[in-house]
Order: sequence, then C-alpha cells, then structure tokens
Amino acid sequence: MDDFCNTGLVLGLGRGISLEKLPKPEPKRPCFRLDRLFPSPSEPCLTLALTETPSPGAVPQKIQVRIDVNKAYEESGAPNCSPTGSSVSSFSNLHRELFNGGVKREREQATEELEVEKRVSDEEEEGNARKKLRLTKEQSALLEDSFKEHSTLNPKQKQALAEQLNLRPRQVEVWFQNRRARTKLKQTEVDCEFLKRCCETLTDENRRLQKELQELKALKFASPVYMQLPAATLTMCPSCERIGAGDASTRSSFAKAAHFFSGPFTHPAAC
DNA sequence: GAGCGGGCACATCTTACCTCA
DNA sequence: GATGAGGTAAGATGTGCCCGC
Repeated sequence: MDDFCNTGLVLGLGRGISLEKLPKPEPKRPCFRLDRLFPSPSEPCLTLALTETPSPGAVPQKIQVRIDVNKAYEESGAPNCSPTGSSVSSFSNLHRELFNGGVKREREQATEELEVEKRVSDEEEEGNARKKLRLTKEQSALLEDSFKEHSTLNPKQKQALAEQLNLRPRQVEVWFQNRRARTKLKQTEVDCEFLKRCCETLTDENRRLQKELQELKALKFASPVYMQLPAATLTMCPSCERIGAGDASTRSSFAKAAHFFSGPFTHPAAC
C-alpha cells in the first residue's frame, strides 16, 4: 500500500473526468500585471545572461542561431526580452486573461494599445526568425544523466550544469521542471494501466467467486454439505467471517484473494 | 505575524518535427 | 517528390503555492 501511495496516484479522478467540464477556477490575481510582460527599462533583462562567446567549433549551429536572435533582440530594444518570441505568447495570454474575466473598457483600451505595440514590435522583429532552442544529443544526454542522479537541482548544480552545457541556468531549470512533470505524467499512465489490469483481474475473480457461490448454494440445498465435511476443510473469510466450503477450488480462491489483500488493495470490502 | 524572494508544480502556449494521405 | 493537415515532443511562459529568511 505504501508503495502505491508513494506514486501520488489518484485513481479515476485524473483519468475519468474531462477537465474541460470542470469549472475553471477564478484567477486569484485578476489584476493583470503589465510589468511582468514588459519589464520597465530599469528592470534587468534575463536574456542578457546568455553566453555569447562560446568556444569556436564547440557550439552547434542551432545555438549560434539562438544567440544571433538574442543579440537581435537586445540590439532592437524590443519591449520583451524573451529570446523565443514570447512577446507573442505573452500577448495572447494577456488577451485571454483580459477577456476571460469580464471585460472592462479600460482593459480593452489597454489591449488595443498593446496590440499596436505588438504590431510595431512584430515589424521590428521581421527578418529575425524566432527559433526555438533544440538541445543537441550531447546536451540532452548530459541533462538526462544529471536527472537520473537527482531530479532537482540546487542553485550551484544548476549553474554548473548550465555552464557545462552553454545554456542559461533558467533553461536548465525549465528543462528539469518539464522533465519532472513529464516523468510524473508517464508514471501516472503506467500506474493507470496497472490498476486497469488489477481491476479486470478482480472483476474476473469476482465473477468466478459468484459462480462458485451459486454452485455451493445449489449444493447446500441438495445436501447439507457443512455437515458432511470434516471441520478442518472449512475455511472462514477473515473479513466477513463467512464460512466457505473447503474444496480445492475454494481454497485457491482464497489464496488468490489473499494475493490482493497483501497487495495494494487491502480493503475488506473486496471480499 | 507580515512581507519578500526563490523554487516548484501545474496548466498552457508555441515551435519543431514527424507521419500520412 | 511536394505539400498540407494532424499529431506529438519538447522548450518556454505565467501563475499560484509553499517555505525559509
């Protein structure tokens, strides 16, 4: 049971319920923070931390491209410092956020203004293809190895790994976050499959036991079987305290049931 | 106890890439 | 072979919560 609980799995809840049907929780911070999307010039830009002078030949072409894009961002003075074109992403989020929670005219105006800003920004970006970083095999392998050792990183480890990979610490952090989330998802799927199989097995077992019970009842009416059997062959279910006939098939049924009692399913109701 | 910052989980968006008709 | 649609993987972002200071 402990092993099972450690997975954090909640059977049925996550699988059977369509999330779309669940009421969307009210955003706890309805007031949208523009400063998060478009940091003021006085705020430090995170992308400035990117290494721009990697050792020649050691850096794959894709990374070179990314660096160029970043440089372009920095040089263009675009309002959003994200290297991956998150001005678009942030804008779409903003748009959703503003319109989802009851539209106020002021917000609409703000949106329109931002839309203009975005268009200008897009025009500025034209020619600078927004490239998404793809990790090289070597980088992925190193990250995987590191993840196998410890699924979370302390700041020192993060920094060291980032330097080793020629990535920003934030990118390493994000990779680990995504990796944890996707590992968990995968594990949940595996657990779900396992539980499905258990459920099928138990259903079969239950069906068979019902059948046996019917047969025993029929036997009982035909002849008082309890009176004929030696006491040693009678067995009693420890949970419901019912006496069962001690023939071989019944004993095996209890043995099989015991398998599940000792496993994750220990609820007496299973009897 | 309140405030703040950092880290994390989680939901979601976005882009790259693959498959297939 | 070229191409577009659809699906999937994975990098990135936004937000809320928790915890330590």
